[in-house]
Amino acid sequence: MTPLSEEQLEKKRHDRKIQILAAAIKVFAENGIKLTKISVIAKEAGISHGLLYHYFQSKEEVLHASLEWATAGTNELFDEITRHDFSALEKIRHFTKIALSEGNSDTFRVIQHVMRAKDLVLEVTNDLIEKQGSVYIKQLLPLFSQAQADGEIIEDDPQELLALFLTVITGILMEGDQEYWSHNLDHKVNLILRMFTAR
Amino acid sequence: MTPLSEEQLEKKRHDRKIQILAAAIKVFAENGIKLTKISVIAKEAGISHGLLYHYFQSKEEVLHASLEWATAGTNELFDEITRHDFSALEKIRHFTKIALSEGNSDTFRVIQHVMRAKDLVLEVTNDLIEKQGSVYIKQLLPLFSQAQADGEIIEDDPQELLALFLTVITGILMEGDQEYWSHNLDHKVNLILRMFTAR
Amino acid sequence: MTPLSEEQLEKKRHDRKIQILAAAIKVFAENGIKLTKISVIAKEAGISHGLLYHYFQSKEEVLHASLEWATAGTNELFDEITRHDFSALEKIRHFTKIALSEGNSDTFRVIQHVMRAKDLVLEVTNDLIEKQGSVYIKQLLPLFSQAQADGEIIEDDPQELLALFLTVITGILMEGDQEYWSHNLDHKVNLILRMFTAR
Amino acid sequence: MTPLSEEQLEKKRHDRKIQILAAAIKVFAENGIKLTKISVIAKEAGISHGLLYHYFQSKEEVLHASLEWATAGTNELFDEITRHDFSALEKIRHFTKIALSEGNSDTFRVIQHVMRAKDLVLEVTNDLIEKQGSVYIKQLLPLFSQAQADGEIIEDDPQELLALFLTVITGILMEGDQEYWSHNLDHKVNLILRMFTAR
DNA sequence: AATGAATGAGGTTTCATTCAT
DNA sequence: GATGAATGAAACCTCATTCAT
Repeated sequence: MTPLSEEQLEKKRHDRKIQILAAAIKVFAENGIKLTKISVIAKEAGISHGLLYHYFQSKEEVLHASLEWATAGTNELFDEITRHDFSALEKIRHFTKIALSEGNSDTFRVIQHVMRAKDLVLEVTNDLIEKQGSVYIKQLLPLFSQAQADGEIIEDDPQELLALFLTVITGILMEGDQEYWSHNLDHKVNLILRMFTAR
Repeated sequence: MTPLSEEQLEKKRHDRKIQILAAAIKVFAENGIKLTKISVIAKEAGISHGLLYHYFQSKEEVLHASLEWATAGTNELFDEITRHDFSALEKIRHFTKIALSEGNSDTFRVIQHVMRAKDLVLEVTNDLIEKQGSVYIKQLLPLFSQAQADGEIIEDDPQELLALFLTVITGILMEGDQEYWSHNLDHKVNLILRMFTAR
Repeated sequence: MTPLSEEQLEKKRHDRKIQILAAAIKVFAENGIKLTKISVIAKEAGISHGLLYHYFQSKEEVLHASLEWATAGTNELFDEITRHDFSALEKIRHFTKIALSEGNSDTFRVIQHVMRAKDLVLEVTNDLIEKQGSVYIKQLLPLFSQAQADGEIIEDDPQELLALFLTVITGILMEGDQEYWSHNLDHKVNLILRMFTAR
Repeated sequence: MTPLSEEQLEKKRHDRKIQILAAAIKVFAENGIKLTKISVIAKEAGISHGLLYHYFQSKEEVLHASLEWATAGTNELFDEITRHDFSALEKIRHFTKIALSEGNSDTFRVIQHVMRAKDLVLEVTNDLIEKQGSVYIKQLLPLFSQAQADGEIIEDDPQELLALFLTVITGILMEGDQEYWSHNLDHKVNLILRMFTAR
């Protein structure tokens, strides 16, 4: 039989890689970086650990690639948000809902894990995380300032407000009970935003 | 030298244990349960790892005992709070400040670590954590209800409000930048409480 | 395209095998048996490792076949030498030069590698090596004896002399700096032969 | 019971280290660097592999330390040789005998293995080897020059003669049949030296 | 009580070999 | 024939735990 065409092979490789990266983000989010066993990622992806090493050189590379892949997805989020014709506060609310809704939490959690174990992680991965963190700030800070100008959130150092906001979001995501949070989400988001919203 | 009396010996043994447990809580909080090495706890306590096994049977026992010891400390916190002649909201505010102020975070963090890795931990330790969690709820829920009755926090399912509150507190403590939080603490606590306070 | 005839197919198959065996000898010589990866042999031969297994059953078979092929080549060397109308010492000198000149060393080196790791190698391969060793002895020993009879090399147990000679040759070949040895080869050969030559 | 005194402990540690280093040199010499399993060194030393890692950080460190230890021994050899009131040729002969006699070969062989796999080895280890190589040259080259001046070895570039000499010695040592060589050693050494000796 | 030597189970990574295409 | 995806045994190294001193 003839071997697969170059194109078919490339697609298969690509699919497999995505499959591994998705499994990796999930498992890394659950167990942290160091405690995640390559064998568990492989099992989650439904392959042998040997095959995983066919696609990636090391655990560190799996981590880096999975974060690259996952953050790319996150960034689309902002594109979507800014496309809408919402007020600044509405955009913050929208971001909060999406961040807290099921399925989007793994990436945040892995980032959090990396930040707590910077020395166990490649330099490039730390850079990636830092860059990603600044994406959040760069995108959200103007929204906070604008919402203040609109009189929708309280007068205070917007950087401080944003820092508190991100800490709270991150804390909730780290907590892990996503099912609980996806329940009655609108209401919970409103409560969180009450931290900043003008009365 | 005269040998120590039975009583003195017992006291010395007890002090040693406390010394180890304090070291353990600190190191467990920093690194998580599984990633904490017995040797690091021993070093933090200023003893050899061999001696640690003289006082405790296993890492799991160290974890359990350190949590028992630390949560006992936490419980005194409530005694202190309820002694004051504060309003319910003031008591919540007081609790929040103490929880977030430097030095008190380790216990929360270890509890959080345990909850995220329940299967790596003894049944009794999980029970202890659960009981401790219910202590918070048992102590704080009446305060939330009372504050509602006082019209100081919003009308809403108090259980939900408490859950959100605890998640946010926990999230902040897990974030780890305690120095940042001890700065301008009153203001930050006010912002957090705005989630619930009536306007 | 017309399909290849049976005979052409056979030839093509044979050529492929030779191509693999030549690559194998080269790579085995360079890295030793165990450290040589099948994938590297395949790459050297310009094929995929999968195809290599189409022609040979296992790494051990590749080793065996490559040695069979290479030693057959070596044996032609003796035919050539004995055809010349040289004195015994001249024949020994000729053999030495050819053995040390670039390109002929790989076989010696692989043999040497096998002899140092007899237990990692098939019985039949060990037999092959042993037989090949005895070829050298069978061919060279008469030359040494004759050269003694001619008074060209010293009186001594010719077996001992031969053993020393082969050890020295092998040692030089294992050393690996073939470029150095191909330089001013005649002179170096003379020095080596001085071990035995009568004054 | 009281723990061992500092001094006793230090001695025990030192003895164990030597025991491991001796085992390591032997096993490295036999199997090469990469193929030597840490578990085999440990077994040869009569300990568990875990304990080996109690004394050394890594396989690379074992290799380095064992070479340091073994070459220190080799260097004493030259001290001993130069103390004698021998002629230059006699000193060369003495060196040759000692190098070829049983027990001294392992170090040479490990060095040889390292030189053939420079990229698998720490920079410092390569430096150590290089330095050791230059020790041989620095010590032996004057002896060759002197022996020429004495008319005991032939006129030729002494560097070339030394290179040939070292290659031959190394080759013999790599060959591995030390038992054979220790037999009738004087005679064999004489044959080897005939490569250079004036007639 | 006190130390640190000693053990071995378990996690990461490599590579010979098989198999689907 | 031809490719490279897929598997799993085996090797290095870490660390909880035990034990001799």
